[in-house]
Amino acid sequence: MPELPEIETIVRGLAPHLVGRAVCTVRVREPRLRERIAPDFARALVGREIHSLARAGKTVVAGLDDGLRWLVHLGMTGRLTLQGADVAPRPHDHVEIGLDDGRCLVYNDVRRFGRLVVVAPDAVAAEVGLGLEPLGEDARPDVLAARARRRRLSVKAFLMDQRLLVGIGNIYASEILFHAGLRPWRRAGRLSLAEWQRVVAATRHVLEDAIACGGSTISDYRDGFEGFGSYQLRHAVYGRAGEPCVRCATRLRSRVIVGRSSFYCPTCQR
DNA sequence: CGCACCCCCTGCCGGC
DNA sequence: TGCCGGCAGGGGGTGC
Repeated sequence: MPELPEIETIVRGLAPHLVGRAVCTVRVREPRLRERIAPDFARALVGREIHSLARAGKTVVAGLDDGLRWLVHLGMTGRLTLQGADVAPRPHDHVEIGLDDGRCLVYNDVRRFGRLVVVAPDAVAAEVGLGLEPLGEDARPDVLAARARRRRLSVKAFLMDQRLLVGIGNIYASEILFHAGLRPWRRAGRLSLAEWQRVVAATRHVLEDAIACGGSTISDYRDGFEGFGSYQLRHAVYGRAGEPCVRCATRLRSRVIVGRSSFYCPTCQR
């Protein structure tokens, strides 16, 4: 689910409400996530003030007043939402963080593929993925071309590899490659610089548009206040196999690439 | 190195 | 109606 635009939406929404707040209580109802929540997780958060809230790749990063970082990765179905005081727990509400204004930050996750951990600041990069931020200054066509040199992986696998770029997942990889006019299985190492320029332009365009729309709600995703995203209404190809291409009316197709469904227009993408 | 194939977990949908 | 297989935005490990 939550890729860069969804995490960015959550962080932008929650930051004004969380920064400056102190954590009063932590209740872990279900520690068995993809990685079990550490026994000292609650102790690491209680009494801490949240100094900052930011996104790194697909991870929410909260800076604490003792210098440590609280990382939240939402996996496929995670939700991080701010609730009023004393709301009844709902199914899959696994962690509740009580704040000093009486409100409660709730981590809900049907499939429990998420991850909650407190780490030292110098460990954040390795936890998040060492790739470039796709909206950052460093994500330039020549830099990506250099990273792809002599590599045989597909351009879609390249976009989704968090060691190369952080934040792009299965939905946005398909959308980006449609806007770049490239078939998803093209070998990354064989793209021209002009094609990398299209990839970078499409990446910025798609991610910024998606952020402006509050992300994509396919089924589970909600923002920090349980709101829906609307970028799914702008998806050109994702989930649209069999439908006509918005640009040329050719029937869109899907194909599995490195284990994930990919959607593309056989006419617009070459 | 790149990928196929496992795992983690729950829910939903379509076919029979 | 009910069961079963397949699939779903995440990532990690193994082995060819």
